Amino acid sequence: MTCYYFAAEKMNKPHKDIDTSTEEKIKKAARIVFHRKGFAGARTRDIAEEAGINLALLNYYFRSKEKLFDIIMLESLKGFMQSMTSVFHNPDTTIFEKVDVMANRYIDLLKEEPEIPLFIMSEMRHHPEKLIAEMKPRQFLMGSAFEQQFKAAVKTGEIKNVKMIHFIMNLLGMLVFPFIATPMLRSMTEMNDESWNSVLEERKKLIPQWIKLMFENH
Amino acid sequence: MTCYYFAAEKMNKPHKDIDTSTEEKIKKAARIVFHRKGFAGARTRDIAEEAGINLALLNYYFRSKEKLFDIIMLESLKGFMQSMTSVFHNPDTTIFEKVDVMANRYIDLLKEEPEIPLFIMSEMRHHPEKLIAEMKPRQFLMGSAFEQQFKAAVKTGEIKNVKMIHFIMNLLGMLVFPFIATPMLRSMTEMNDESWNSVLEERKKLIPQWIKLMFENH
DNA sequence: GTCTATAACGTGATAGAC
DNA sequence: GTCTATCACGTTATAGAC
Repeated sequence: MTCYYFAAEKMNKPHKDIDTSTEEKIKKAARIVFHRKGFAGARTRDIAEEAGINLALLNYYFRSKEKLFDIIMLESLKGFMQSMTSVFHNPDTTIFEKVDVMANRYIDLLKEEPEIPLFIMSEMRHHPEKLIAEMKPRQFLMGSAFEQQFKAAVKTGEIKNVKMIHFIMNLLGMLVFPFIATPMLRSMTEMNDESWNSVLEERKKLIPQWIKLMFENH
Repeated sequence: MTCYYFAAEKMNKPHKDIDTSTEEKIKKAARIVFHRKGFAGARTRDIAEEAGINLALLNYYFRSKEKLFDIIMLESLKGFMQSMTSVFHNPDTTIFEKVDVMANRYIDLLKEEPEIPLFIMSEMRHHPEKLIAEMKPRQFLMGSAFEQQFKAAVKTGEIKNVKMIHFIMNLLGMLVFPFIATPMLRSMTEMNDESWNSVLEERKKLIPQWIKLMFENH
């Protein structure tokens, strides 16, 4: 525990080794393998190999496969829910501006890590008790700026009188489904990487337009 | 191989034991366990227990876990794709009638077996080589009545000039996503069984309306 | 901290009695 | 056809040298 360590922490600028430290290498490898194969399908040997280290080191740093998994899952969940929550709780944007931000931010996020939604949905199905508590989904909507705006807009007739959950289902469904059904959808139309990418880019603009058409009163 | 057996077959009315035969009991149990836990997470012991039989019998009837899985997966895939394919290849319905049939048929189907979509998507991610060939997704759209109708309708301006894949993504996304994200969605709004069910029923009518709003030119 | 070797355990599959 | 008992193997986890 040297002076340098503290200095780095205070400056909020961890010493450069942090990106290449063994611990970080293992976490990075674990993310890849767990996302691809799920908890049950992943082997600690795969993770060790992916990280370029020995199997024993994995247990040295994280004690068990499950503990390592919990860490990866928590981070993935945070990445997936966090931006969503912050958008929905922002009182300074309108409903449709929120949709616009969501579409752009999420499609970019999921282009980086396309396996995240299916990973989360799968694992949530397989161990619900563990994850439902973790992600606190109630806080996501209940009492949010979005909820208030939605109720108000229904009252004024600005948007149609439909349950809020339909709005969420449609928005998330259109946003996330392509990343869940990728192999099916891509092979249905034999898209190469380029056209798949351009379809995703188009959806950034189209989804907000579609949501307006579905829910706005005119 | 008795006379009765043939008689039953000819009458297309298999003798009553077929529902309760050991083989069928195992398949039924395997469906439940594989759908819930996936291939990697399911244990043959779980399946045997669920079926109320001994582990050895499972191998006696199906030789291996993988062979049993292949049978279950093929049937699930067939159930999931078959109705979709038949709707999309029917030349006697309009585009929007197809959507209507899809919404009603699929929501009913998935209310019966809600785990199917996530099961298929998960396993397709984990062993793509095996499943892509099986489901022949190209035949689903390419050369279908739907494809021809869609192209024609874009030409006449009846529907907007958008790529067909967006239509499919939105329809399937809105239809299937609620069954993929069930635990998240339900806990977000604390829905009980009754209100969850009524939301699904509402969507049978709403999804066709939304699709029209999104894609029809007016 | 990192490795090799090995223990401890869980799981798929089979042998063999009935 | 169905069972109990057991094998064979793969995987997680640990001991112990360096």
